[in-house]
Amino acid sequence: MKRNSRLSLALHTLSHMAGDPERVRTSADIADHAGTNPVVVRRVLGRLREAGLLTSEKGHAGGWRLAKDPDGITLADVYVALDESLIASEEEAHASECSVEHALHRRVAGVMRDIEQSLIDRLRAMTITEICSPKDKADTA
Amino acid sequence: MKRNSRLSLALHTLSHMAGDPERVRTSADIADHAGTNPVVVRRVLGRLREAGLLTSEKGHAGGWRLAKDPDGITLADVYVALDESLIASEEEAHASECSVEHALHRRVAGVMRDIEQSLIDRLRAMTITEICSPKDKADTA
DNA sequence: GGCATACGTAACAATTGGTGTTGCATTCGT
DNA sequence: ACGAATGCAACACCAATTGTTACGTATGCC
Repeated sequence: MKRNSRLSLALHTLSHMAGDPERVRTSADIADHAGTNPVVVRRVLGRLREAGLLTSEKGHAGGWRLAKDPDGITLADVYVALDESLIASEEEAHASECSVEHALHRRVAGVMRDIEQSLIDRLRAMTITEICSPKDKADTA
Repeated sequence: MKRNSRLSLALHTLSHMAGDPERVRTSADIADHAGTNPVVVRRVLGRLREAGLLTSEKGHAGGWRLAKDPDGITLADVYVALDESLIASEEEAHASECSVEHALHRRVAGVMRDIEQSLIDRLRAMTITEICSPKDKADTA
């Protein structure tokens, strides 16, 4: 697969879980549904657990479950939980000759931060539940 | 450097050019300002030329110049010219067992496409000129 | 015409990030 | 005690990006 499969996997799993919030699912089950590996699932879902979106239990009847009402989980929560980033924070020294260059560099970085913040704001307007039952979007779009 | 330096380099160069649109700049000059390599500059700027944002001329007094008024170049133009993509179009077969899984997969893919479209719409609202002289944004943000 | 300049492009090494996989420790329930 | 599940580390593999060198080609100046 390519990059961004983490976000895809997370969204897929969460919206799948939203369909039956009581059910506990194992990494193996989820991996089977998503066509990947249990370890990969635990890696991705572990970040969502750190962010308080999921809970996991070890042991015999263990597995994964939603930690919150799926209506209360926005795509922004998932995005930031996975540490996704457009701008990749390339804040090296650069140390150009003139300060004009340096100011322009900071300007570009600031613009990219603004753009990413707009993206997060946009993601915050959509919940996991809306993935399962879209409001007005065409589902084949 | 890391990923996404293409977009950063393109924005940096374009906004720098917008400050003096008549001047012709060589790849070596641009690379020197951006702290990278002339070949890398030509690679990135070549895509912008294919998109009609820049012109390049070979030979003795050759170099790069803006092909359009910087007011007419939006960040969306740059983004699509560079083939940047959030979703990475992971449209493999997947061939899951049940059709419910398949429908959910398409749903997630549709959502990610919507998100990316929203991002492009947001990028379309900002021009190269606005990088140099931001309207109401804090320049140190 | 000859020559320096600058783009265009191919080829390659090095680095990075992501994914898949194996293995093992740990924890929980029966 | 045993099986089942997560947690985590280590590793190989693959793809994308970047940096670099080299060469071809076009352009303008002498």
